[in-house]
Amino acid sequence: MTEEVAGYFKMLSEPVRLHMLGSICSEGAATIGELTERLGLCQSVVSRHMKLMTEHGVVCKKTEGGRTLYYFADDCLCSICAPVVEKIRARAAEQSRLL
Amino acid sequence: MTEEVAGYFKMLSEPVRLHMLGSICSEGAATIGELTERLGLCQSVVSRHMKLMTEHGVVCKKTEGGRTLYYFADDCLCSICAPVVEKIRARAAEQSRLL
DNA sequence: TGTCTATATGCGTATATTGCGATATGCGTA
DNA sequence: TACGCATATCGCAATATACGCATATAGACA
Repeated sequence: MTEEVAGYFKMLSEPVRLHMLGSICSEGAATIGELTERLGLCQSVVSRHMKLMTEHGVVCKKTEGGRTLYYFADDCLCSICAPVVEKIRARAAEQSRLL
Repeated sequence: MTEEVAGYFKMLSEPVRLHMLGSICSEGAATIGELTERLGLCQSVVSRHMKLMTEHGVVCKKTEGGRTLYYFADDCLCSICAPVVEKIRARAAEQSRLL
């Protein structure tokens, strides 16, 4: 089980992937092409990242009418990220308080 | 902020580190030497991993009487890991149901 | 069926990380 | 101060992963 948990966290450990998740979470589902534009990355890179995240179930893809849309698909992800953000903020505040 | 969040997840993305966390969480605080024995790793490796986790604030170290003890120091970590474990279990169950 | 567009994959390179052994550093104690 | 133990750091080889380019594949439509 430890391997799987570590794998899930590893999937979340890349800033680019977090940007992709944030994008489809806030701006809505998108195709590979749209994400490529939004993030200014190579298409192959986007495709590979989305594949990895699909395998982990944080996004899902649905093809309809020639467009393959990637959806945000992990509601619990917010409850995972929120405390992390909170913790980082708290530590940053603590750091600046000490200086 | 994305960088920091990704860094936090990267810190959690190594099975060995999760084992270390699990060890001091369930068996209590430990020294580098004790963790080295518990995990069957090289002392230098354990030291480096614990340093990284200390920097991220998930553990803290306290030296007293010649022993440097590492404590579990991130209560919110449980609320982060729990949904991940839950999700992986659910997906595994779903997988086996489909077969 | 053939073509066009969108997505996926193979490959090579650059970079980061892990684990180990050796060594340096820090801290009690004789 | 000198010694011994515990921890931290350095250097190296092996491995993993990201990126971009080129190419293969899949699906819609004429």
